Amino acid sequence: MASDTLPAEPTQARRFGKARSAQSAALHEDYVELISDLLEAGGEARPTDIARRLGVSHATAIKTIGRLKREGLAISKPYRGVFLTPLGEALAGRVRARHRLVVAVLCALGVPREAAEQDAEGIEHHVGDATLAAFARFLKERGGA
Amino acid sequence: MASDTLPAEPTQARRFGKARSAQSAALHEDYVELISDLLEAGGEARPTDIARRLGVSHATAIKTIGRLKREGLAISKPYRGVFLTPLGEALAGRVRARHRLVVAVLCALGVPREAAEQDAEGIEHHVGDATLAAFARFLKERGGA
DNA sequence: CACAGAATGTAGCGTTGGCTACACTTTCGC
DNA sequence: GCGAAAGTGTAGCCAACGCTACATTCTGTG
Repeated sequence: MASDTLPAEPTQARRFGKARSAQSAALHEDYVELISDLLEAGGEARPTDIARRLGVSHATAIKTIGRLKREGLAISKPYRGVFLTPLGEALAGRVRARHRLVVAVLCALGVPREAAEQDAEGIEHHVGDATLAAFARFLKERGGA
Repeated sequence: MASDTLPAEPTQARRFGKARSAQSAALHEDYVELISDLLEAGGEARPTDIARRLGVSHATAIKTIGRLKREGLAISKPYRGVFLTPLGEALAGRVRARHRLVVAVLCALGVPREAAEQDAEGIEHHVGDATLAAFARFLKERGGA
């Protein structure tokens, strides 16, 4: 049998399905985190800044911001910058903490700084609660020892 | 300054850009790996099996297989199953090795088996060469010690 | 204050990756 | 060897996320 390499169908399908939905949430997480950073750093988050930082056109950024608003994560009035709802702030906090943890773990494993930052950008969106907890434990033990 | 939390614009844009393209390649990697597994396990990879395992409709699978063919990763004749080109085989090998390494590292960090398998499904696509090398080193040292 | 230039917003297009519905082969049982 | 079931393929739809091009609003300077 190939059970060792091939998980049962339903299990595998569930895994892929979860990975897919995580991916769809990833972009919104990035936006929310960046908006939060910009607000903290300069008091305002303007679409053009967001677009520049993400490396997309301002039109793309505006369209995505519209989706964030639709999901209750952000608010904005025309020509007045973007702000986060409490929901958005909460998400931003979680995302930022997770990002830092992932980078820290990668560095602890011996990944060079820049590579860690780069890969964390993609990895963080797929780190579930159990994995996150294990990461935290690992760092604590290792740091404490 | 907020340099500690906010990387310079071009750097950040480059990171996000890379993460975005990695994401677009991810699906193809999953398909190629699965096709390789199915071929090995049963000698054939049929669209319906692929669709079931990925948790998508057969129509979606067929459309994506078409893209794989366009990219020179797979070949297929109508009603005759899907096969990999040498290019596809090579990719499948790399992807499989990377997947196993990621799962092993997660487990070594104390992540429960099922969570490790689940998260690895998403994480693996964002693990670059430098990170991969660090993972291998980490496992070797840890295993050897 | 007017107007040029920057920022913002809108419209329209393309690709990807989902889906359902329908048509066509293949295969298998009788 | 025929017909039903299963598998395969096609068509058409939708939403997300990119883009460029154009319209609008804001802002700051002369």
